[in-house]
Amino acid sequence: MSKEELKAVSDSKVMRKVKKGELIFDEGEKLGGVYCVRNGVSKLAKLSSNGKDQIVKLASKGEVLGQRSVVAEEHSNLSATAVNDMEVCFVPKEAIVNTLHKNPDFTFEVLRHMAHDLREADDVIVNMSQKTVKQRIAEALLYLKNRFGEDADGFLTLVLSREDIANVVGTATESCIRILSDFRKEGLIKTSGKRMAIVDARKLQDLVDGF
Amino acid sequence: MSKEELKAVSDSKVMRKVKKGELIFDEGEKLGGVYCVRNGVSKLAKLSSNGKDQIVKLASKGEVLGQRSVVAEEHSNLSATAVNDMEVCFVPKEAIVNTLHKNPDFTFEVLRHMAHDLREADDVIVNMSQKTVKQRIAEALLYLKNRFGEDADGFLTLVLSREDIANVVGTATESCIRILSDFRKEGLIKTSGKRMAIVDARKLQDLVDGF
DNA sequence: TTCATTACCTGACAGTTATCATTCTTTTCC
DNA sequence: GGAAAAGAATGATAACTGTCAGGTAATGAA
Repeated sequence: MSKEELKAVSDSKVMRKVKKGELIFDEGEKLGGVYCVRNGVSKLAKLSSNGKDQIVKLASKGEVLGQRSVVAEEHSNLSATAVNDMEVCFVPKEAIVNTLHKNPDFTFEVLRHMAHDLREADDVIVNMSQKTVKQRIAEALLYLKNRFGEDADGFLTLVLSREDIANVVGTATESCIRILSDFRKEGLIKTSGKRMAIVDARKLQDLVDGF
Repeated sequence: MSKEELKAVSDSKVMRKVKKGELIFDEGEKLGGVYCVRNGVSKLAKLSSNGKDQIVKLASKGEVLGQRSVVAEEHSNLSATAVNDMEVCFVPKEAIVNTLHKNPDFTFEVLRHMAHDLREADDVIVNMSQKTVKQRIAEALLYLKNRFGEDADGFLTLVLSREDIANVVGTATESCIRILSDFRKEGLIKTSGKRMAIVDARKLQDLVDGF
């Protein structure tokens, strides 16, 4: 993006603090722009007809929420909720669409990014439909470690409730808890309250791969 | 696209006939361009680590195969196979990338299209993880009817094997067959060889919605 | 046509997962 | 700190789904 474009976007953006558990936008809402994550993590979820939430994506610093809806000019198909305290900045869609039409290189970059997201979505579809709950939970734990890291004691930096994890892998909360307990008993993970640490990443990976 | 651009793309394209069951490109292949479907239907699938194929998308006339890989400059994450006899035309990636960089409006349109695909992918993820096999099969049947239509006798125009249907909804072939038999016994569908007709779309939809 | 192959179908069974009920623990907030 | 709320844990049970094993029907090639 050129200097002027950057300035235009920068001028039009608005900061907003979001507390843990608060909603940033809801499913079906017409978004007037996109939200860039400055700090914290947001879960993007979709309510299923059976009344359960399915978490489709976790977005952290540097990621953008709502660009799909803005680009496609559709109402949002997802809700965005803060997993912990967040700072987001709102950029009105006019600023975005303007730049998209004027700056082909920028558009191309956004396109590449979406192509990549689409590929990841394919992977998720295959995982959801072909892997067992146990495998999906093992994979989710490894994902949380790789994506968000762990603290000095080895505990996962991003703390999710058992219910959230269940909603990521698409299972009942009780099943999720049970499997995590099994993992703990088998020495694959350890827990302390809702904090969790991966003890044996190798065995978890073997599980995912079907061994 | 401008006249010159259209001409350039048109000049560089190559027609190719693909017989039923034939592979257009395989998972992991580096694609030198995209394929536009002129005729027939292709299934886009991904091999899971458990050895089963998951069909992620069905592409028909006017749709483009491989654009994600070309745009993202990644190897293909999917294989494309002809479901029936097809005609596709190949467009080298240079022609595409060139136009993408020169024509912002074209890029924007591609972007919108991908944003839409991404939204659909979210829906599929939710369906796969939250709905029962029976619901997913009912939904797939309604989808086949809406998307590809039915002939004079009410039979679905696109004929898929039970195995393909199972691979669309992510279940075992036997489970798929069993549920289709149930549907037949309950008068929701009728079958004639591998051809199928939807008799009671309403009840199928109720099933999908959880009634 | 006939054989061979593929697709379709069914039963029996085991394994997985959801649901409901209940208790215990942790976190939150005044 | 302590009450209330939220989250975690576990057992019992039923429903769902996959797997294996055995058939029959349909299709295609020689």
